[in-house]
Amino acid sequence: MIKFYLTSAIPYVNAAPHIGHAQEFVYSDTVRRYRKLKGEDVTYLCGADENALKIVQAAEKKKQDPQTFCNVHQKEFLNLAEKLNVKFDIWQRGTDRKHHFPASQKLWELCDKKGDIYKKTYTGLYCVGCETFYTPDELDGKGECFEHPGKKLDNVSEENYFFKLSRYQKFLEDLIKTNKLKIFPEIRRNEAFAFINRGLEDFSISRSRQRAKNWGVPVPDDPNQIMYVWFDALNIYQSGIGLGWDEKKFRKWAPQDAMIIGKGILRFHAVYWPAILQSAGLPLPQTLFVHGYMTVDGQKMSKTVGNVVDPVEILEKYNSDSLRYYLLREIPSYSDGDYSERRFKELYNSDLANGLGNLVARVARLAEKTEVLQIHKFSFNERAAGNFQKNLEEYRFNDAIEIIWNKIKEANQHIDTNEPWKLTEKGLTSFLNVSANRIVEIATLLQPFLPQTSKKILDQFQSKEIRSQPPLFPRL
RNA sequence: GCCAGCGUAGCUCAGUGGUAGAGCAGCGUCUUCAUAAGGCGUGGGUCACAGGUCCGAAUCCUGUCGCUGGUACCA
Repeated sequence: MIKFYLTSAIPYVNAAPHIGHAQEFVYSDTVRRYRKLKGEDVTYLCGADENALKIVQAAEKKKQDPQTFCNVHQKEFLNLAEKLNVKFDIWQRGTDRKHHFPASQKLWELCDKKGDIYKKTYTGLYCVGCETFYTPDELDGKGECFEHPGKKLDNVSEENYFFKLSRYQKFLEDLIKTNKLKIFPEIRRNEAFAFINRGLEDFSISRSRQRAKNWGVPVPDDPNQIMYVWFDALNIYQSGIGLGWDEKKFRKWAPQDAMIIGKGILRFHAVYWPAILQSAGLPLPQTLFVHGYMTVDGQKMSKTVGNVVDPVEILEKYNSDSLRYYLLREIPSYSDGDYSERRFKELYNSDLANGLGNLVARVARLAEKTEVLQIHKFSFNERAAGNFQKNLEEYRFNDAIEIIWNKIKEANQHIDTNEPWKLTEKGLTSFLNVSANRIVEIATLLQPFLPQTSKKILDQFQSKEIRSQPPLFPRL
């Protein structure tokens, strides 16, 4: 049995989930379901990024200790996933001392043994108020940070550990040029390649324990240093499947067959991560899908504008499949997309209520009037044509779904051409043996995208007697 | 600043040299099995702007304007 190990970016738990998280969860869940339908042994891992300094700062503001803060906020993501009907096989947290800490220390030691970790003095502009280093372009015209105007930044030097990324220049060039790591869409591949070609510098992978506020994964054999959050956060992809605590499990699932991320973190996944793994002598990820960002009513989401869309609110009003449909169909998976309630309703009515829902209702009603029909049990693989699967494997969800909706259109045409309401019972039965099976085929193909709806239709049409049911998607 | 991409019907987008396309929204019409749903038909675009190459440009070249992304320690 072919194994398939899928990961999506681990959300940073210092803010509530927004519609972009919903998008990534739904994409990942669709891939997970698709692979399962193909008969592969699939594990989908997501988790919580909890070791950043900003977590400590956010917790301080709420007068909570960081661990409590994380415990509370990571749940919001689990809650969203559940409401979206998205299933994580593994949920790996960054604060998990039993598995994640030893796994990250093991990764560190492997890179260290290879000679890729060394100590160097890092000098930067440090804002005492923010407790963060800034680069000059992150500051305002006066060279001050935006949070604390009028306060000069300190020039602070600190000894940190660095990772010898420069050593992997050639390796990374080849990795991407030869498509050993396949990146979708191509524009992201080009970006990663351009970044590498400009020349790679070593990057810092630790902070002083004091500056990290004693929060994060300790560096092995150096009580004064804590791992920089990126080093351990990426490693959640491995700590969750057993690195350092269950070698058998790790060998079964590694490497990542697919990583799903947003465009903002391309560099970490296409450059830093493969280099770290290569250094550690661990297996390398196979494909990387990079989706875009979502705007709301044409505007960037931002807390200050106050237009952040809470997907849970949508899910309280509409069922999960209708939001899944919007995200999968309306948003072009290779570029940015927009969410608007007006468009949501438009798409819901035209495609789900009038399209799929109505088709199912009209055929079900006709079927009530006939003898037993011969309904097939299609296997997904058998019905999924080449283009359909290709679209899915290249993460063009919107194109894949379009193929299904063309079938819905054809099914409607077929009904209107044959005018089954004029047929005798015998004629009707033979008509429905075609028409009802078309619906079963459509529902079969729909499984990765709209699992609940697909199941409802299959249950309805594969039961002994087909009966009319309440509308799948009542018109809005 | 530099690099890359984009700008096509009200909306979302396809089309990369040979008479402008799809879906949705609109309009008309047919039909009644169906969620006032469905089928068929139809209106709608100086293809950002200006210049150039070519028998012929949405498509190639140059320039202008607008938007987006990247430009390393930003989850």
